[in-house]
Amino acid sequence: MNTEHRSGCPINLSLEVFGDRWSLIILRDIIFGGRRHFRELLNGSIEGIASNILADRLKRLMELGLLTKADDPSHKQKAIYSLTEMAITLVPIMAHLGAWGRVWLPVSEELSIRAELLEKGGPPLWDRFMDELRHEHLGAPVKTPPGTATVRRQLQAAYEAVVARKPQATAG
Amino acid sequence: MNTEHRSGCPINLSLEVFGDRWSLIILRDIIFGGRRHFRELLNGSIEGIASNILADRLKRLMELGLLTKADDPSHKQKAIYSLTEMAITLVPIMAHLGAWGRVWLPVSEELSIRAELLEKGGPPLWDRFMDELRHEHLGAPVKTPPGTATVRRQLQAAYEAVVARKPQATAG
DNA sequence: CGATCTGCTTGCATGTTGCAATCAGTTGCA
DNA sequence: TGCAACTGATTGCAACATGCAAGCAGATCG
Repeated sequence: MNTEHRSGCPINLSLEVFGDRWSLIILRDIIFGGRRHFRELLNGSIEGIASNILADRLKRLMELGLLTKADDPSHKQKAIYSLTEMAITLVPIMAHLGAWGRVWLPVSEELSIRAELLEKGGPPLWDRFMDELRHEHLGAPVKTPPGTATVRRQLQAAYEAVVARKPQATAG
Repeated sequence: MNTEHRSGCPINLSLEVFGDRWSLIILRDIIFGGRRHFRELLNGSIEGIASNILADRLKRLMELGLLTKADDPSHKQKAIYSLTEMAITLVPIMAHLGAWGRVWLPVSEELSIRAELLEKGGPPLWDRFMDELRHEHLGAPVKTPPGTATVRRQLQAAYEAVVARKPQATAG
């Protein structure tokens, strides 16, 4: 690990953590895609990350304290990656990044529906989502009332609804 | 300009814009430092950007629509860089990045006071600041009542106060 | 026992970065 | 007029990062 810093500016230090083309993408897939294994991250990546880059970034993110790694009891060679609180608190930043991208960049409809819902839900939704992640990744007790649809499932359902609607829109 | 995108995901597209180690640093210096010229950005950079990288990033940010360039009437070879609305709307993201960095990373006190104030001020302060930037960079009319201290000046004053206090703290 | 899956590494070609030096044109001053 | 300082860049070069394809050893399944 390189422990030298260019400056003590918070924006700079944040950029030193995820100011590259892959780190946030990996965290995004873990946070919103629910991926926990190396292969899931590798094969599920729509951006097509290379395996050596993925391995390098996972290692880096662990060293930086954003991820932890544990054995998967179902398979002795499988590893489960978990978010730390440090990574979970990136949810608002992800939401803002998504909102900004939706306004200014050529986003695709199906991939931006999640960002749209996250933006509309605002901080209350982000908090709910972060609590879910804490439960999932840190084993924290669930705070949401039982039976409530999880935020990730809501986002996923909305995504699938857009995908399902797409061919109809083309046909009609 | 590379117009190929890895995916239409808003987070990914945002990362393609400023997912590198310098673009946001440059925008930060323009937004919070009020720097408008090449030399100001080059010599004022605490992170020590190289001139070729600066030239490259300024060009890139212009092509991406985050900056515009105009002649400085006082000097035929001087250029003035201005933020576009696209760049001004990054203020909330900067604020969140700063807030996150302040919590999790080894920030220095004097360089994080701005982030602290920005966080405490919340969206209302960000909006005021963005209006100031619109006035400064886009020639928009000022919305704040006359006589109000500008947000940038407030942040700058707070920074200088911390710097001035520092030697005392060491001595006493 | 062999096919497949696991996380991860290696080799290699290419692209990006950072540093120092340098560029030509502009300006201010003597 | 002469000349140093300053303007926004550009160049050469070494180091580093990236992406792709192939390969690794151990675990699991049938």
